[in-house]
Amino acid sequence: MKKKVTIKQIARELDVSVSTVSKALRDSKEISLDTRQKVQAFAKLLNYRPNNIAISLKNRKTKNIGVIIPEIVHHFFTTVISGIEREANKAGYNVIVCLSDESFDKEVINMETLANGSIDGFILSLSKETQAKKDFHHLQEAINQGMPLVMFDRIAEEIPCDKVVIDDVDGASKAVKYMMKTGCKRIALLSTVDYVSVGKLRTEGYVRALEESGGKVDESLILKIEDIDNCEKQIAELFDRAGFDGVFAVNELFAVTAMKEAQKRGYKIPEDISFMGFTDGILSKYAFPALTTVAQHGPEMGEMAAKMLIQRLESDEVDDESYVTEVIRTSITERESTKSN
Amino acid sequence: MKKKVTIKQIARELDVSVSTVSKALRDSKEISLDTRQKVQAFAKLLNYRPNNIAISLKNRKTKNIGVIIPEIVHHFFTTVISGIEREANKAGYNVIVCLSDESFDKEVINMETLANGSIDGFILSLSKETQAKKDFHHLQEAINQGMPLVMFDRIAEEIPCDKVVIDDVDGASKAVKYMMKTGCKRIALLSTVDYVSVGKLRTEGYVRALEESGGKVDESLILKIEDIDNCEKQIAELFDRAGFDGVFAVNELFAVTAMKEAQKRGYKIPEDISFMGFTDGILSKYAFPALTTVAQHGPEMGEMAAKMLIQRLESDEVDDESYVTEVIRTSITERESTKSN
DNA sequence: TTTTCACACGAAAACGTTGTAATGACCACC
DNA sequence: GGTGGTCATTACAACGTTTTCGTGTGAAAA
Repeated sequence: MKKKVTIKQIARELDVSVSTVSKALRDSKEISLDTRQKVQAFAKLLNYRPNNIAISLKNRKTKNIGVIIPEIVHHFFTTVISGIEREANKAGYNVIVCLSDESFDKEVINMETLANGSIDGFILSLSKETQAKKDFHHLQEAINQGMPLVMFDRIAEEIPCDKVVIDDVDGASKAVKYMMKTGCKRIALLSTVDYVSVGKLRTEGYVRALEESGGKVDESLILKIEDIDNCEKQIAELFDRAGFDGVFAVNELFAVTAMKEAQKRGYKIPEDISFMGFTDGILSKYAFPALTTVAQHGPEMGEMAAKMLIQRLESDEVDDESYVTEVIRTSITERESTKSN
Repeated sequence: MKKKVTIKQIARELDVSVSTVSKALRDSKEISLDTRQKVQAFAKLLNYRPNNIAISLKNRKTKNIGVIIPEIVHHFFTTVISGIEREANKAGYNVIVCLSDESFDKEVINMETLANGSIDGFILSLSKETQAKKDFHHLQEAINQGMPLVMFDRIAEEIPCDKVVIDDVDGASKAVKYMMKTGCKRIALLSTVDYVSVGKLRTEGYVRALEESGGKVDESLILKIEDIDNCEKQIAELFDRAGFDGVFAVNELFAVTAMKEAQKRGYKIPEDISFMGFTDGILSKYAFPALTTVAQHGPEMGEMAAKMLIQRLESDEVDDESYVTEVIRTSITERESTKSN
């Protein structure tokens, strides 16, 4: 087990100074061509690789980006991460992923450990608990310390930083209108409790679509699901109590679960009931029938977030406070759970 | 934007030396109780946080673990990551995730960038390309440099390092036997091409189960799918050409796709045909009907891998070469796509 | 009074780099 | 024979810590 080779070793063996080696390796013309070649050859021979940590310490940059998400076992977030990764790697950055597990405390702890030198900037999506608590001091603190921050998807309006979101209201509204166009008259909504920002916004979109097309909102068709793991029961109850010919769900899980319930009850999809979900994930794609959804374009979102962060990191430190919020467009992925129009 | 506060600043303001501050902060009894309290109070006031990079450089430990996986948009890997995360955080480590995108080159590059000081050890699962190429020099090199390495799931037998796998052969064999017990007589196999190690092993399990129960393998019932994105067509062809009353797939995607095909053709599940998959992911859980699968216990795998790595990292550097391979047990998750027995 | 010792603290080196300023050698010019 | 100017190289400080090894002070022991 040969130990890592350092500049110092090369210097000693070649009988020159550390500075000479350092400069030779970076091809500084301060060093004679002769020495440069000699050093480089020797470095290559020893398989020298500069120590990232030392470099980080030296120029106070780590070339690491910290990403904090609530849950990795969640297809949408992984698509965002893969977008971040791609963009970050392109610019020579590594991605450090931390999970908040939807917990406020873990979110704070993760931020604190990362902020102390490990990374140059943050990309994050809020945990449910943080959204419910509305306590954002940790974000503000990071910003105060001059640590750039980009929020995505689950954001906090009140924090001054770059953001990238999708237009949830518009996406949901488009979806509901789409369903109406295919002939749906009574569309049920499967949403989450209101403190989940995206749930709230998508509900808003549902309401808006109905109102804009002259319909009115029937509260009995709206189901707000608290416990995502036990949504079956609540959904079954909705089937018991209300009649509808369309279901719009704010995520794919609810949509698929509802489809299963419908099939168990003998409904034909989409003839009897149409279904649409939000988030174009694997579930939607492989459900039976395949689910028509609002695609969120996670990878693009990740790329965008990474791009914004990196730009700020590399923009000569002039911290102009002109924060922007980018909106990623949604699109409808038509599949088999809705009627063709 | 207040800049990060350092020990040096505290020292200057309190008019003591850096050493004193450092010691006081770590509660060294070399320093008088009085000074200790004064320093600590002041540090707290300024919200001092030690700089991780400097500490890393000093003691040549980063407290970071590098994880390289082929694809993050793959449920199994994310469950493993969440297991790694949990275990790593418990021990005060951060997780740096890199994606190889199933590419050999990206795998090598990722390893190289991480190895130069960013992390203390690796956890990785091979990319398909690496498996096909059988070129493992980058792994060997990491090991030679004294960088501990734990491989999981897609491993290379010939590399001397700790490994954690599931018993694919046994899992597949158990699954097939389970199906036979529920009455299946002719079980088709949906597998991948052979260079994907797990596909090969699971195929082996399928064959073994058949042989052990006195049956013989009908090659026409075995489908090896190359292109995962276009599996529908190949699967449809299998339906055209062969008759069977059970389908065992080496992953959940193939299983679900096959179920859809069966339903389109009017077969009842599980009455006419039973289905089983491998990997207990969301697809299986929310498919209709819900898919009976072999659960791989990704989180446990991740925890195990992290535990092994951390143990090696913290075991006083005595590099005893006694590498172990841990086998995570599989279990069958019974759901609706198979008959009850 | 001198020696010894505990005590509280500080100076400096080290981790591996990079960049600035300094050094020395050599040559040319007046 | 100075003065100036290249040129190649090196010393050193710095990044923020930790840690080893002093060092000076005062009090107890001789």
